[in-house]
Amino acid sequence: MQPYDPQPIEARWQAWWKSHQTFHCPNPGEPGFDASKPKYYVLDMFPYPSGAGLHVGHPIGYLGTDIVARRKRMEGFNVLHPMGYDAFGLPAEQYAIQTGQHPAETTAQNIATFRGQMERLGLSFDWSREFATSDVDYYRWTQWIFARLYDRGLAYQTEVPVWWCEALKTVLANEEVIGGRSERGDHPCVRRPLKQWMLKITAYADRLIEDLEGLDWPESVKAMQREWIGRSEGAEVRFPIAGGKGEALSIFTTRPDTLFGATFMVVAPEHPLLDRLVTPEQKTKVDAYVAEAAVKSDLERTDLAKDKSGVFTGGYCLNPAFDPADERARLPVFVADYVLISYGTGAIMAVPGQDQRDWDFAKAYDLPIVRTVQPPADFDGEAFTGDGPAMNSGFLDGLGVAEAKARMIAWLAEQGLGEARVTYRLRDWLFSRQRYWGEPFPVLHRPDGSHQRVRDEDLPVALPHMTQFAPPDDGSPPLSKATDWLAVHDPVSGETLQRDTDTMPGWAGSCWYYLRFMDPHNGSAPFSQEAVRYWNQVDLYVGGAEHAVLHLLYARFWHKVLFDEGLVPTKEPFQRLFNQGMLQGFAYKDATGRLIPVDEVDGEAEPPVLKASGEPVERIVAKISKSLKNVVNPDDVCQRYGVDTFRLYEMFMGPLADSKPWNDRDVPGPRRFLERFWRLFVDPDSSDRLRPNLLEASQGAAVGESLELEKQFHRCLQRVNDSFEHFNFNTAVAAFMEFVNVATKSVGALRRDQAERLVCAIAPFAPHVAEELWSRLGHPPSVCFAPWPQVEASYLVDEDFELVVQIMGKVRARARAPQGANQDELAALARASIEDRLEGKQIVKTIVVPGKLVNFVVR
RNA sequence: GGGGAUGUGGCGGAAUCGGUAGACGCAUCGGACUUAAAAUCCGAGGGCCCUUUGCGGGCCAUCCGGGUUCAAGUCCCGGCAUCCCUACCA
Repeated sequence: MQPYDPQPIEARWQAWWKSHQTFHCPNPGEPGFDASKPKYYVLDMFPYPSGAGLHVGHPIGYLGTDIVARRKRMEGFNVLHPMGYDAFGLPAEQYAIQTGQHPAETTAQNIATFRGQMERLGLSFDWSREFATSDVDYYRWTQWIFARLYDRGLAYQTEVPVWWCEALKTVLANEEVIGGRSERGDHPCVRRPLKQWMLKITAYADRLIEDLEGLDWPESVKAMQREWIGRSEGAEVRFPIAGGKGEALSIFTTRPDTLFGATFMVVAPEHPLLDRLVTPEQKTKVDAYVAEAAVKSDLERTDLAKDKSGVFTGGYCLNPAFDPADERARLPVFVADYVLISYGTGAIMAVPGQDQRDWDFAKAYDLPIVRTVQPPADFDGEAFTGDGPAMNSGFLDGLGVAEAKARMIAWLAEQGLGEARVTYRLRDWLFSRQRYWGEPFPVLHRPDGSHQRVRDEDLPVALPHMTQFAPPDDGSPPLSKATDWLAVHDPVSGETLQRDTDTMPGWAGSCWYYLRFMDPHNGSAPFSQEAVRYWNQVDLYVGGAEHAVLHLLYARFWHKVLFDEGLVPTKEPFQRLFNQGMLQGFAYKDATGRLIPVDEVDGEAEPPVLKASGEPVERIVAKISKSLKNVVNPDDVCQRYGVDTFRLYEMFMGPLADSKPWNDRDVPGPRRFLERFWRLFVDPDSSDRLRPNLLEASQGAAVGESLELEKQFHRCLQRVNDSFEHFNFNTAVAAFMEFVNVATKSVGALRRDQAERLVCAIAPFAPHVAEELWSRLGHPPSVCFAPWPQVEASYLVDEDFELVVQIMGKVRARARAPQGANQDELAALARASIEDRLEGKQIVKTIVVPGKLVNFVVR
């Protein structure tokens, strides 16, 4: 008796893979490296090792890449498929503070948990390349790359108003603050000026847009990146300050064509020229407004979107489009917080006729509105932002928007009043954190405030071990308390220098880890040129859509800097990007719309009801979360059903790109499939290791039932191959199921060669059972390097097919038709099959789709 | 407000090009095996209706409404719903 029993099989083969280093992938020059094979680099976005371990949602992408990696190996590629940990950063530190342990300890524990869980899933990573970004042997080179940025002038320190989170005791990047609250933990944040490290990503803005072109990425991600960079073309125009001594207020506009329609101006509350513009009579009001705005920016300044607020400064500027003597040239200047200091020049010309925000402000403060673009006759909106002929615009009148823009820019340049300018929404990257758990900056400060970087040979600057690593209450960085680490004697100058006490943000380590994987143990360089020239770039990068902008933009930026340094051969790091969908769970919702955790509901009842009160509730799809109690641990599923079942189920749920809910009830399906699959090879009632028909070598071409199986197999394999195109492995699993259903009916007809190819085909999906059967078939391990079976097109066509016969597009009959039949033959065949229905009708038209159907159009 | 994605049975989902809607699986129901149950195996199944002893047949069905076409889940136009991203960027 030997029914399918996954646990011993899975344990045995995982141990075998580990002891034989099956998935170890040597680099060029190392023993075992085969230069004749092409390379393939398939990478997962590495995880942040949280304390909770993996739930069933995490590995779905890893399973997808594992299947790709395993198939590529069978197809004869050298496959680079590594895994590591994004271990530095705020959450690790928060977790450590909460648990009262040092982050180095908690990180090590969490990594051990993750590693164990991933190994149990049979993922074919080359574990010899594993590292964490918090390893000193790794972040040494992160610091080294920072030094390259420093040398190129791409890293600089400046005093900037930054988001400060009191609860987290740290500065946060703009993108980590949402509506005035921290993305992590949802704590309130305030703006504070602080000296910060910045990386000049804006210098690469155009290249970051342009090089998206050649990438095989989802269009949505490309669009998000373009929008995030937010390139906009326009003009900078100088408006002389009325009564000033040649000073001018510079503004940026994308609509220079509307210059004649400017009726007032607005500066941001933080604008440097504000003091110059304010008149004594208005000073009190303006000061009050500026103070209010400073506080308001801490709260949701954006939530006040509808009601524009502002105060007249008392000052005026002159619209350069008009003669200074012209009444229309005199524009009052307001201060208002809908203008942002950090974008453009922090000041605008307001053109209410063509800008809704300006319209709103003009209405609120009773300012004049002049249309300079003729709206269509049926236009009933307020500001008109569309195209149309210019009006009230002097030399521009009658021109379309594009032409008018060009003329105005030319005129401004000629008059020395302004010029074409491009601005970006993208800001430089705020790169320092006042926290402990991150890469120290390799920078030394002199008493005079100047700084120099640590020489390459003095790297790494190791993070000192501290027992008091929580941020001090005074807001200073934890490293400033590491007194015996701080001071450095410089043997060259004889000076005593101070180490930089900030650390890099969590994003730093993930900017180049994919390169380190190419050569992870290199002690003399971040990676060797030989390794990077061989592995070149990541061929397939899989991860969640939540990294569509930040991580991918930052990594592309660093990669381009390394490209400019001549250190990497490609402009872009990731050739193909794929976002897996989110795995969701079930939860319940009561009549008021409140979400109910699964453990409070009797889900078997129809409809489901609250256990406590019997109140009916509705089952909904929701996020997997601790609070909804719908977290499922993959270890439990593997324990109960086996790893191969878990893998097949996750792939069978739906296309990898889609979000879909985990459903415990569906898991037995794939398990039953594997049992049927097993019985195809092993008779559970016998003690034989294999069915007798599989022991004999196959003789000659398949005939009869075996031929039918052969055809069926090629059809199955075709679908399996196709599924790799869009990662809809659910269809591959379905194809295997169909084949096994058919093969089960003629078990004795399955030939040995067919069985062998079947095992190979399923190996990437269910590697343990495949390895076991491959071995029972008498092959030495491992099936991981057995050849991927080939589809032969000749087996995909039958001699005849089912011809669908339609009348007026409705199916009325079906008939068997020979494959090679021509149109006339098919039409005749179809007509014969529905003779009675055509009686008394006149055939107006006959449409024949060879191999498919015939449609009669009748009257 | 802007951008993107999605919408097919009780559920997860199939359906390269416009060409048999609902593959495969779950759950359900029926049958076989069993002292019994589980497991397993076999079978049924979108809705409404007509007819018949059974066979059979018709109509309606892919979020809603239009359109193109011999033919629409698929293409076009207009809505609705859900989810994600983004939010005064001048």
